[in-house]
Amino acid sequence: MTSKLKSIRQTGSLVYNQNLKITQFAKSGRIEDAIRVFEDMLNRNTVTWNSMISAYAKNGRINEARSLFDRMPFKNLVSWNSMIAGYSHNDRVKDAAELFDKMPQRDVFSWTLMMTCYTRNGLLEKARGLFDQLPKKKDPVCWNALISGYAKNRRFGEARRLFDEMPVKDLVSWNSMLAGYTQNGEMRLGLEFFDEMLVKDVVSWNLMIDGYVQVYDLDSALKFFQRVPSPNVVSWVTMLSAYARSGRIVEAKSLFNQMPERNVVAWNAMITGYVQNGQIEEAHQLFTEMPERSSVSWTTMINGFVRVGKLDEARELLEQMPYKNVAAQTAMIFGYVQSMRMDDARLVFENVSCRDVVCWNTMIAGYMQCGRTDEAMYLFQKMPIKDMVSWNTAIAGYAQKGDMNKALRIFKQMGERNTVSWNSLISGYTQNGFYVDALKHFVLMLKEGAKPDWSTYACSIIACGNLAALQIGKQLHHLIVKSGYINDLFVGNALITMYSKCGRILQARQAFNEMVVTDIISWNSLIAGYALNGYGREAIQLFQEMENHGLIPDQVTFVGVLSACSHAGMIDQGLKLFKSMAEDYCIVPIAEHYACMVDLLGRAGRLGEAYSIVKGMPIKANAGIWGAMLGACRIHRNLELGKLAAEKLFEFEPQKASNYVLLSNMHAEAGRWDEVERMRIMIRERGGQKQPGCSWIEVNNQVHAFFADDWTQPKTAETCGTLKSLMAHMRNTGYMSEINTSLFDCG
DNA sequence: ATAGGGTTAG
Repeated sequence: MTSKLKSIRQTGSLVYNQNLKITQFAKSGRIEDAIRVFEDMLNRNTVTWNSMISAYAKNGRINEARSLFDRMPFKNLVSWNSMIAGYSHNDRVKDAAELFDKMPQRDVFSWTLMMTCYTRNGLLEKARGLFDQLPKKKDPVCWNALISGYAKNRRFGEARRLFDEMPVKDLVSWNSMLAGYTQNGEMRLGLEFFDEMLVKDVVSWNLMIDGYVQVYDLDSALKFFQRVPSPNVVSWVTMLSAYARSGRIVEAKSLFNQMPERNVVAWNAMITGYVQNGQIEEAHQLFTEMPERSSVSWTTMINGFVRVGKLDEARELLEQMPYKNVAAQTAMIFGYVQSMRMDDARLVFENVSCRDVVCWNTMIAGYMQCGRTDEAMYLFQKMPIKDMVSWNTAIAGYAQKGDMNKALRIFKQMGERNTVSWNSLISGYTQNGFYVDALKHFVLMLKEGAKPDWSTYACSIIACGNLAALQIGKQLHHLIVKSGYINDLFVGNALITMYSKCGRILQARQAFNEMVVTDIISWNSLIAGYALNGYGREAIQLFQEMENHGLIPDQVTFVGVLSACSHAGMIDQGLKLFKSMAEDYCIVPIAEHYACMVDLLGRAGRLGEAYSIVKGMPIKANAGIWGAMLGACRIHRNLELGKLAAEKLFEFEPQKASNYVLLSNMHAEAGRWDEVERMRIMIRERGGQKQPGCSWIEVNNQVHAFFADDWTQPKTAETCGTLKSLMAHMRNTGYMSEINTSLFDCG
């Protein structure tokens, strides 16, 4: 009898100790250790199950927590509260609220938990609603939860009113108010409140230190740190990591050495400091020395190796890591992704037992970056939970594949959109040549109240350039100035190209001159602009100016200057530059350069020389080169060479009717009507489509696109009417001045 | 013992 009692007592104390272990492991992030203890237990009580639920939830594994909750043999009030707390920690407001509504009975814990869940997610009115429903409000924790909620969300007035109303304030009430000020960077208010406090503890002091750190006032932070009556580990770590983060690694290390006691967080903070300072050796040294490592230590170290590109070292650590978590595995995947090592990334990814949304997104972005869009989209379809990043990546993915219909479908499917979503769609349209759609969605974006950023503006400006839509481009330019993105490099470069393509080289030059920073793309864009508009001499002059600025011309620069020479008929200059490009600048000519040369010589009637360049090139000729050849042959009526160029061109672009038409015209000019007939048959056989001429017009703030020979397009009577009166006007004046295509209400 | 309010590390 005694022994039986003893054994029961022993079993009880074993369970007790094991329960404690679960909680402690969970607290230091060692969830796998906690799981092992739980699974090895022969006897479990309700506390065991509750502890394990909490353990899972605190480590982000909320679904496993829920599964345990559903499976446990007997639930008590704490089980329900633990599960709600779990949802709260993982910001799953809906699930928390559902449980809160369903639970058989509630205590003050349940109410407070639910309130905190709401305030953490900014739902202060809901939290307030619960607080007002509470039967008795004596519990200070409940008051503090709401005060803290208001304060953290910068609603200082409501927080203060509640604080003043509170019958019996405790130190946490004061610190909750204080935290509101310090965590929001309101250090003047914070200091005022701090001075009001009659009783302070180390948390109050730590809040002040951290507050100054957040506003980058390290001197004041240090002053407060030195005045703390009895600093604890948190005080030390706050100061230490502040120094470490701002690159003052010597001071950080000095604090680390002076600390009376170091916990794992202190070690981790110091390692992080070294990692962020690029001192990977020192970080690794500390990692080796530290007495106990948490999952954060491992993750930080792996991240550190990844950051300096030491992927093998990172991988070795990951293999050594006793219980691998998603964060560490994702860091590793990210490293491989950055180095385009997708197969290695995949291998790690396959081994992640509990993939989170970031992990999936990293893989998807990696496949996209490598152009493996199908694999990226397969993963997107397969992933269980998608966030905004996933959706935006998918839009970009389909856009990259050129499937704008699917991109648009994904865009419409998503519940919430941000600027990146719009940008992915608009840049997709631009990159795939659907410029009108790009602009249409830019307008939609404004209508829906989304805020364009530099990328939106750059893409839309590029679309305007390709449409030669000068008026819309100008209005966008105004918007850009107003928005402040005018100083952005990409936007500036886009403006140069837009004005160039619209034939406004002076405005392109002005946009260039007004840029705060320029890069080689700015110079290349302007040179290409001069070339496009026939200003050969100016393009060459700019080329020299660019060199004087210390910039080294690249392949694109030479495409610009060579085409400038050909457009301006500067043959000798062009030949000289082409020679110099290879000899002085060590640039291997690409197809575009050869096309320029063929064009240059061909226009000048030096068809033989042009053809020998084509024959002599080490690379295979493309459509651009044969197109230049054919164009030159047409001008100089060289039917022999023209036929050869055209035949080659038909192989590249069998559908393009204009090539057939060109050759057909040449035959016609030579009186070869049999050949003309043959061309006509070829066009019909190959299903060649004439690229329809397209333009657009603005009527009543709407852009209408219309196509040559297609009078089904303009739907409204107004459009037809407007077009008819325009044509009448054109006939009367002999030419058409710019149509004002005002799209936007600029105010 | 396991669940609620104020401070530190990836």
